[in-house]
Amino acid sequence: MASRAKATILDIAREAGVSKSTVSLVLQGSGLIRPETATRVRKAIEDVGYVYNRGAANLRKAHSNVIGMVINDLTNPFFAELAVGMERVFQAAGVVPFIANTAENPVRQEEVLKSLMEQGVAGLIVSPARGTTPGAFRRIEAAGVPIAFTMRRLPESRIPVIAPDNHRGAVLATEHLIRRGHRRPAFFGGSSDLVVYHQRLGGFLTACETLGIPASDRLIVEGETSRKGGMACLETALATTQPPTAALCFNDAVAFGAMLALRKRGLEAGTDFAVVGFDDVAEAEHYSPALTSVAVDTAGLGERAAHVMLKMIQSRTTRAEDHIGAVSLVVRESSGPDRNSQLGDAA
Amino acid sequence: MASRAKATILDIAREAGVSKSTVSLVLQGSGLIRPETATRVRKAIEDVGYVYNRGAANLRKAHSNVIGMVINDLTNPFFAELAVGMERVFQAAGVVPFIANTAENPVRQEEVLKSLMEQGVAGLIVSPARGTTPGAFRRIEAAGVPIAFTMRRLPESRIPVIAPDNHRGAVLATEHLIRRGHRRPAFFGGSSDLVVYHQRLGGFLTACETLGIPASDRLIVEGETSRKGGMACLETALATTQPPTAALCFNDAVAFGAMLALRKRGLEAGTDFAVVGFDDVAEAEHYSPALTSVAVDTAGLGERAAHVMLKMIQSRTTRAEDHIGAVSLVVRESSGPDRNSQLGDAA
DNA sequence: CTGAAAGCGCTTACAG
DNA sequence: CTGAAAGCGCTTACAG
Repeated sequence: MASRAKATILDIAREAGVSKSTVSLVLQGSGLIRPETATRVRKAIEDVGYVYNRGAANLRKAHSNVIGMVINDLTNPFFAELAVGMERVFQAAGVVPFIANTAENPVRQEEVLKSLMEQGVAGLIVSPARGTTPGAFRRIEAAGVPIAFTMRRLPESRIPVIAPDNHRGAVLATEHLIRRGHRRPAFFGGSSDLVVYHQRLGGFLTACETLGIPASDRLIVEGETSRKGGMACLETALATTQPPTAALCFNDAVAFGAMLALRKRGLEAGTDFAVVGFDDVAEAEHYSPALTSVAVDTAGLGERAAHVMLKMIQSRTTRAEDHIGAVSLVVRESSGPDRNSQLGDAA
Repeated sequence: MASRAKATILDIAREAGVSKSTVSLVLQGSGLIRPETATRVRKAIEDVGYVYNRGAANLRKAHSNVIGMVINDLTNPFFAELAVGMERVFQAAGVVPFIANTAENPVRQEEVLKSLMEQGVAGLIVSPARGTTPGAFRRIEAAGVPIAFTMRRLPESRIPVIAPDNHRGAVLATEHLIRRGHRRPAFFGGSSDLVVYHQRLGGFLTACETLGIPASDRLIVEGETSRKGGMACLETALATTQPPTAALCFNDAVAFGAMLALRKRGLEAGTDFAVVGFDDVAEAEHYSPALTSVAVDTAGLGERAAHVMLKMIQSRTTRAEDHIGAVSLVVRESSGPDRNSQLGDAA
């Protein structure tokens, strides 16, 4: 039991009095083996303290059951929720995904991807780090390993992506703000090196157009996609000559930052300045004031991404259709009406 | 380049006009190979689109460079921060850790551990799921694979633990509350199946003894270690005939829950009821009111755990000393004085 | 239903 | 400094 030398199927075969082929068949759950034999083999497996060597098996089989999940920022609860959704379906399918964090660093991402490939992954689900070069996945694609992007996409890539309807979400949120009387809306956070940024900002602009907010009355403040970034955006916005009265934020982290900066100035989100987030992380509901946010069905997106990957692997293809998930606006306290406006919510 | 059949070292050897031994040596960065030869080989590696097969290598080498990190709850930002600390040192050491989430489920943990073992990990860092049985790691220990626990420990286990000084942290926090005039302190959240619970509760009780709070004036409310648990604890506490005026919470999540429940009743943490958390997650500082909490140097603990593991692997041992990390109390707004008391903070 | 044999892609002594 | 050969622990046809 406590033997240091690892037991192999040969040890099991000896113990059970069969050939190693038989052991292998039992290990794979083949129906070819007589039940009594299988039972005997299984007992031997226990007795010798056997640990299956997947590396050796993959060497021969040339297909593995490990899937890599490459996440750009694991400390953002949003991605943790996403990962949990994926894990749920992988678990049901009998594969254990390995999660790797790139911390938004393309170099780190390169290493992580390399390591996962060396480990012989059957597929890769990745939310690419900011600043990922278009060619970063060329080698993996060439090797025929299926990849799916989640949440983020790369420009000019043919890799399938599973993401929420960012444009629509931003439209919903912006219309909500405008209908509540905010005629000087702002867009906080994010930057143009992210495709998602263009989608969300695009929705913001579309809604402004539709509801007649002239370009001169819109404020766009780029910034980090974090609390810190949100704080900076708010400061910048309030320092303008004609400050906005409301902001759609790139994501919830930015929104939390903006709310924090408001409070530091003695202002309150919802009454003094309207704030809307994006993603609707679990925390949004519990914040004070509770954050109005665009819900993207995070876990559902994760599950979908996992299913797409499973299907790609099974059908031995590297192509799949994009999936754009439905979004909805969850109105809470942080997006009150403009106090100087006559309008209520005319939705 | 886009060839589907995977290139092997034999293909490289052919391309470069050397033997496969030479290729292998180049791959391992051996100094034995003439620089010109190495360069030629490296070019061939690029040309054939080679992906190193770590499984095959491990088969022969019998030691791998993959380390598994098994986390009980990845959606808790505390564990995400911990994981990031570990990753930092592993990255520097050239090993890519794979993270697996058990979602506080011992069965899931079993699967994850099995899969990691099959993958041939060199070592395992784990924060065990609640309800893990004492024998859960027996097989892994028998196989000679080093394990280190982080944050949590199992009763009667000889596996080294890297954790903060829970007792001391609870003493500090409780003394702080009592010195601020709270003579009826409570302990919120957690339950006795967690060793950590006993440590933190023990610190609470020690401080109560020391500062003369009789047992009849202390309230202990067990509960889930989540926001939800914290909300329930507060409700329970306020429903007693002589409610406490302050609470040390098992962790920050419980504290956030308690603060939330206070607000729902129109009360404010810090002025109406003092709340202290444990862990000092990044969010604590940004909460409103900002949460007083026991800082455990999360990232530092993660780094330490990684170093311990690296050393165990290197010295081929499964034993190491426990590491108990220093803690400190970060006083913020949530732990104001008892409004009915005459005392200020006499620290 | 079970066994003997070949081979997956690497590394490691051992020669030279 | 480089090559030929054995072997790591499995799976997979192929016989029987």
